[in-house]
Amino acid sequence: MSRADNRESRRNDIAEALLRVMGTRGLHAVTMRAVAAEAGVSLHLVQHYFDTKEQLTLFALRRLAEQMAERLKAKLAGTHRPREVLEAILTESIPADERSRTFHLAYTSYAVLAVTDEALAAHPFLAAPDAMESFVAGRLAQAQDDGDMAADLDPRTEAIVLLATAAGLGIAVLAGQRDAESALAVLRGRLARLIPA
Amino acid sequence: MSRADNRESRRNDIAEALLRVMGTRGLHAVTMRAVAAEAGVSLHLVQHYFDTKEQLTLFALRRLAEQMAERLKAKLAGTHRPREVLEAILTESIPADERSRTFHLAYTSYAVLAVTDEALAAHPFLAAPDAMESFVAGRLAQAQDDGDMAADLDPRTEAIVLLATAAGLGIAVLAGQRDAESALAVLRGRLARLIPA
DNA sequence: ACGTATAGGGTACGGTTGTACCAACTAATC
DNA sequence: GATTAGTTGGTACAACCGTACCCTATACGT
Repeated sequence: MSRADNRESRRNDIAEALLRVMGTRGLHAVTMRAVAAEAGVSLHLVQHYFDTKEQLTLFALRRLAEQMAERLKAKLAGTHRPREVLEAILTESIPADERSRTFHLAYTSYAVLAVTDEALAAHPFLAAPDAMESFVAGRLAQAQDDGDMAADLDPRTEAIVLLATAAGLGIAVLAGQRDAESALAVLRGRLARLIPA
Repeated sequence: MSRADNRESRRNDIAEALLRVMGTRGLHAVTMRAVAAEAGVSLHLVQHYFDTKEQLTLFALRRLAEQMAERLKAKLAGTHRPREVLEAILTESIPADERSRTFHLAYTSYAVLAVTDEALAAHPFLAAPDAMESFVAGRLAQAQDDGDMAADLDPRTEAIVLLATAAGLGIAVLAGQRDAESALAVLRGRLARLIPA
C-alpha cells in the first residue's frame, strides 16, 4: 500500500467516524475531539488530515453522497424496468436499517443547517433531489410509453409528489412517528396505483 | 396590568425573541445572549424568567405549537366542508410567508434535534402529526359519506400520504429547492383529485 | 547513509457557551 | 415610612469549542 493510499484510507476512516458520531449522537455532538475519539486517534491527527472542521465536514458529506449513489446503483443493477427501478429508489428513501438511518439523519441535519448557513447551501450536495426528480419523471414517462401508466397523468408532477411523499415518510420514520415497514407499505401502494402490476 | 400578567408578557417577549433568532439565523445561533440581545434585555433577565436554557426552549416550543393551532383555527373558522378544511391545513403546511417560514424552520430544527436528544423527544410537541393524521382521515371519511370522494379509497392511507406529501414539499420549500407557489399548486392538485369539485 | 517530509502526540490559547453570584434600584406591603 | 419581594444590571467562572504550536519518531527520496 502506497503512502498516498494509506493517507486516503486514513481520511476515509476519520470521515466515517464523523458519520458515526453524527448518526448516533446528532449534529451538535460532532466536534473535532469527538470525531478523533470515535476514530481512535488523537485530536491532532484529525487536524493533520483535515486542516479545518469545515473541510472535514464537506469531505464526509461528499463521501455520504457517494455511498448513497453506490447503494442505489447496486440496487438498480440488473433491471431497467421502471417499476422496479422506482421501487428501489423509494425503498432507499426510507431509513430502514442502521446505515440508511445514519445517512438520512446526517443528510437531513446538514440540509436544515444549510437553510441558515449559506456557505453550506452553496455546496452541491443539495442538487441531488433535482436530478432525482428528473430521473424519476423520465422513468414514469417511459412507463407511460410502455402502456403501464395512465396517459392522462403528468410524469413530472407525479415524480414530484412521489418524491415528496417518500421524503415526508422518511422524516416521519426518522423521527420515530412511524415504523419503516408501514412507510414502505404506503409507498409501494402508491407506486402500484401509478403503475399497476 | 397585574404583576403576574406583566411577568407572563415578559416571558412571551423573550420566547418570541428566541423564535426570531431561530427563524433567521438557525438553531445553532440560539444562545442565551443572542436571545437577550434580540429581546433588548440583559442576559440576566433571560435567566431570571427562565432558569435554564432548556426551560426557555420548551416554553418557546409550546408557544410555537399554540400559535400554529391558533393560525389553523382562524383559517378554519366559518367552514366545515372537508374540502375547504383540508385545503386550509395543507396550505398551512407550506412555509409561504415569513411567519410560516420561521415556524417550519423552528419546528423542523427541533424535530431533527429530538431524534438524538431524548429529553426533547419526550416532550409532546411531536404528537401533533398523529392528531393531525386522525383529523384529516376523519374529514376524508366525511367526504366519502357525502359522496365527494371515491368509496374504494382508504381515508387513513390517503391522510397519511397527503400529510407526508405536504411535509415533503414543505421541507423542499424551506430548503429553497422549490418555491411555495408551485408546492401549493401541486398540493391543491392532489386534493382536487381526491375530492373533485 | 543522510537529510527531510510525513505521521503522530501533547499542550496551550483565545473565544464562546450556560450558569452562578453580587450589587443596585423599584414598587408593593405592613 | 420602613421593609421586603421583585426586577434589572454587570461580572465571574468552569467547561467546551476550533485552531495553533512544539516536540518526537518513522520512512522515503536522493
